[in-house]
Amino acid sequence: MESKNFFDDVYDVVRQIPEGRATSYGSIATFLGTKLTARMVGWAMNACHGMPDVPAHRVVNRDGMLTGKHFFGTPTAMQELLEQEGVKVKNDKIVDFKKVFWNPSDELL
DNA sequence: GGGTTGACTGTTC
DNA sequence: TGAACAGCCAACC
Repeated sequence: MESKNFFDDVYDVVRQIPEGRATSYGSIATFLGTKLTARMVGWAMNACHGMPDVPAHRVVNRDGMLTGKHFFGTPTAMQELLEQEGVKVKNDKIVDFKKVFWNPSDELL
């Protein structure tokens, strides 16, 4: 892992998220070792624009709610992307988030 | 180098 | 049950 900084590390983890799956900021932060930096993960995602390899739409908050959908340019882009991958979204929230939840510590560990 | 911000999380009122 | 407050770390100005 050439994790130069936190951003690069976050991108690397998000990039490992399989299609049709989603994870939470806290999980990524915890995997990185600093579970208290969940907000930083969101910040990293804010800078992920221009990185097609970073599926930010697969990263949601602990409730599975698309908190960052507003940052996708269109408030429905995030939901559409998830639905295209087979993830059902209802009221800006991922349906059966527990099923589609992808734990980095469980796959990358 | 110091202060502010942030797509969060957990606890408390 | 629902909403509000505090905490933490790292990047940006």
